[in-house]
Amino acid sequence: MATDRSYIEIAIALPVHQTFTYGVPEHLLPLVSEGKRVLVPFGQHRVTGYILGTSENQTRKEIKHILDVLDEEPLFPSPMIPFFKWISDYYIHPIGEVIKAALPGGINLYDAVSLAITQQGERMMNEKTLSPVENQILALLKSGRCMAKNLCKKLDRDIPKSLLHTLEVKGLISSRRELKGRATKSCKEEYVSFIRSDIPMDRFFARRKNILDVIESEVEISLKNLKNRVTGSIGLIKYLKKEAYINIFEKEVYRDPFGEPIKSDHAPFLTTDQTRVTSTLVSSLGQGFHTFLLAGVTGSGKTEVYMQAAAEAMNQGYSVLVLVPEIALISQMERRFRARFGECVAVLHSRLSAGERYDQWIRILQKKAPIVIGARSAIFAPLEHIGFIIVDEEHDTSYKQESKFRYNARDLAVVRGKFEHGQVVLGSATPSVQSYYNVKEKKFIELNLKKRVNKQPLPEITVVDLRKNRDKRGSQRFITKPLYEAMKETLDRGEQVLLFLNRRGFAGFPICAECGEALKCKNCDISLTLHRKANAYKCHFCGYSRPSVSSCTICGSTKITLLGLGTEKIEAAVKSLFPSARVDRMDHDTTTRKGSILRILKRLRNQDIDILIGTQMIAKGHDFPNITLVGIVCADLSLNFPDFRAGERTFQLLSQVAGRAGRGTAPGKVIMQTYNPDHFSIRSAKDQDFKTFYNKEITDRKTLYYPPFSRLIQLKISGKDKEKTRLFSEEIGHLCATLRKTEKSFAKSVEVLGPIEAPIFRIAKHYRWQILLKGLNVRTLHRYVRRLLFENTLQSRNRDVRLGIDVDPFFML
DNA sequence: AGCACGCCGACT
DNA sequence: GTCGGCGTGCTC
Repeated sequence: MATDRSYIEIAIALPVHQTFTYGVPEHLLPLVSEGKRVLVPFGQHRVTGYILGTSENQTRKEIKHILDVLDEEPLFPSPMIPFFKWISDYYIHPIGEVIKAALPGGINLYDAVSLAITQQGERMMNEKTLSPVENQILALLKSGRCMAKNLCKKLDRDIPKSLLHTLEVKGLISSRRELKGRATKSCKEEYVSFIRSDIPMDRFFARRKNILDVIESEVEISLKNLKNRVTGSIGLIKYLKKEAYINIFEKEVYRDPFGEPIKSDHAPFLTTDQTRVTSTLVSSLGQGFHTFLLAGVTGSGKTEVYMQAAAEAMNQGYSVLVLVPEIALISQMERRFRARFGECVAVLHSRLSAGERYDQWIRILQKKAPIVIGARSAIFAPLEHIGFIIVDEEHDTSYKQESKFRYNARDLAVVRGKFEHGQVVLGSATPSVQSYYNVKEKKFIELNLKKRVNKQPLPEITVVDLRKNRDKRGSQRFITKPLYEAMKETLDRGEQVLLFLNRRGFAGFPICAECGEALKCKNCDISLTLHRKANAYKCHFCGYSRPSVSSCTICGSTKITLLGLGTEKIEAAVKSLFPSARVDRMDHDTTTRKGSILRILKRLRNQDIDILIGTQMIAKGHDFPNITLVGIVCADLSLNFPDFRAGERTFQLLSQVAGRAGRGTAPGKVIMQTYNPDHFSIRSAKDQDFKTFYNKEITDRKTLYYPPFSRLIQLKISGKDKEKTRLFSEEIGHLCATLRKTEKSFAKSVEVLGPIEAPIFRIAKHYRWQILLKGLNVRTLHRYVRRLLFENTLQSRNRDVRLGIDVDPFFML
C-alpha cells in the first residue's frame, strides 16, 4: 500500500516546539522522503524544515505547500526520527533545533531581508525633511544593495525596524527577501584521466611523455597533484587536453581531515581478561539491547577490547560508534582505529572545518565508514544498524553540553542503543556513581579489567597533610618538604614531574585555617560560597546564608580563609625552587590556540619539559611514559566545590591523575597534598578503591535524596539588567511554588530550591539566577516543568531576561 | 527566531 | 487627536 505523501509532518529549524503539516505539490511528490530537508513558507518568510513523516490532512483552514525539496538523499536515516523526538521531549528543546544541532552546520536556507534605494529616494536625498539618520541610510544604500542585518553594523548604530518601515512606506527604499545560506557544499576538484599516448616526436616529446606516464600509472589524478608532481607543466597539460590525449573532468572529493597516513597494525593477542570481556560483548550482538559498564584500571587495555569487538561487529555487518570525551583523546583513539581499520573510519568533532564535517557526514550516510569516532556530538552520527555504541571515559563531564541545547551524550548513547537494539559499552577506570548505581539496579551489566596489560604496578600514593604546613610562608606552604624532596629526586634521575592543580577558575572556597574543614550548608552538605556584596556565605543550592563573620562548626575557630590559588603562582614558586628545570604550564590560558595542547604534549614526550604544571586537562587518558612523579598540590580544591558531585569528581580526578604516573617501565609515585587526609573521597583515591568510595557516596546521596535517588532540572535565568533579572527570577520562583500546590503529586514529589543568585553571579555582563527543581519521580518532574513553561507563556519571551532549562544539570554554577 | 497585532505615553 | 514604543501571541 502506497503511503499518502500529499501531507507531510515538518520540524522547522527554529525555536518552535510544535511540528507543522504541509502539503506537497504534485511535482515534488516523488522527491519527498523522511530525513530530507525542505524549504517551506513559515509566517512571513521562508525557512528550512525537516521531513519527519506523513501527516493526516488535518481539518484546518489553510495548509501551505512546501516550496522545494533541498536534498537528493536523506540527511539522516529515518530510524533516527523517534530518537530526535525523544530528545526534544526529554530535554524540553524544540525538535527543529535538536535536528539542526545534530546535522552538520551551515547547510540550511533561510530568508534574509535586503534593502535598496529607490529612484525617489535618490531624488529626496539630503532634503531637510529627512533626519540625519535617514540620510545616512540613504547614502549607504546609494553605494549599493545591503542586507538589513548588516545595516546596523555598517552605520555603527542601532536602526529601529520601524524607521526602515517608514522609509519603505514613503517609497524611498525598497526591501526584498533573498534566500541565504548553504555555505557548506560538497567540494569539487579537477581531475585528469588518460586517453591515449601517441604523441608526436617533437621537442616537447620527453616532457609530454613524462606527464602522460604519470597519469597512466595513476589512472586518474587531481590536477593539483599532477602539477605538484611534474613542475612547469601547465602549458603542456593544456595541449594534451586540447588534442584529446587526456581528459579533464570535475570530481566530488572529500576534504580529508586526517593528516599524514598511518602505518597499519594488526590485532595483538589479548590477555585472558581482555578475551573474556571481548567475547561477552561480541556474543551479545543481535541479542537485543544491553548496556555494559566496563570498569578497567588505567592501562588495562580497554581500547584494544573496543577495537576487537568493533572488528567482529563489522564482520557481522554492524556499524560502530565510538565516543571520546575530548579532541586531544580523539586523535589518539582515531590513530589507533585507523591503523587497524584504515579507510572505513570517519571522525566527527568540533575541530573539523564545516566542509570536513559535512564530508564525513556524507561518507557515513553513504555507508563508506561503518566506524565513527567522535566527541559528544557524534552521538548523532547518521549510522544505521549499530552494533556497538562505545563511550570511553564515561564518567567524563565533557559529555554534557553546557550551551543552549544541554544534552548528555553518555545518557543519549544508552537511549540510542535502546532504539537501535544495539550494545552500549560505557568504559572507565573510575565509573560514575550514576552508572555504577545502574549496575547495582541490574540495568547495566558490569565487566571488569583488573590488571594492567604489561603488569606495571599501580603507582604508590603518599598523602601529605597540608594542615601541618599552615604556618609556613610563601612557596613552602604549597610545595611541602616531602613533595620538594620527591621532585628533586625525580629530576636528578632525569625523569619528569607532573604537578596537578585543580582550580577551575573559581575564586576560592571558605575553609577553616585551623582544622581544614570547609564551611558547608547545614541543609545540603555543600560548600558555601562567599558573596562579597551581601557580605555572607551562601548555599547556591537552597539559598541558606551565614554571615561573613562565622566560626568553624567543627573547631570553633574564626580563622576562615578562602582557599584557592592559580597555576601561575605555582609556576613561579616551582621556578624559584628548581631554577635549572624546564617548567611549562598547561591550563585553559595556555591551550586556547588550535593545536597548542598537542604541541605541549609533544614537547613533553620529547622530554623538552622537566616539570609540567596543569589543571584537569592533564588528568585525562594521556600516556606519558617518562613521568614517574605526580604531585597533587591541593586535592581539596575540587572537594570543596559547591556541588553535590564534588566528592565523586574529586575521587575520579585524583584516581585519573595518579594513573598518569609510571606508565613506562619505571615505577610511578604520587604525592597527594590535602587538608582533609581523612575524607573518604581522598582516602579511597589513595587506596584506589572504587567500591569503598561508592558505598559511602551512595549512602550519602540516599539520605539527602540527591541523584540517582532523585532527578534535577535547573532553571537558569540570566539578563543584563540586574533588577529585571532578579524580579523575573522571583516571579518564576513564585509560579513554581504556586504550581506545586495545584496538584497532590507535585506537592509530594517536586521540591523547589531557590531562586538564588548563581555562585558566579555575573558572566559576560549577564546577571545570573537559578532555580533548582528536584523530583523523586522523573515523569512527574517533567510534567511539572512542562506545565510551568507552556501554561505560563514565560517561554523567556521577556527579550532581555532569558530562561534556560538544564535537565540533569552537571555544573550548577 | 521574526513578525504582526495591540495597548499606553509624548508629540503636533 | 496621532505616532511609535515594546509586551504578547502565532507561525501549518
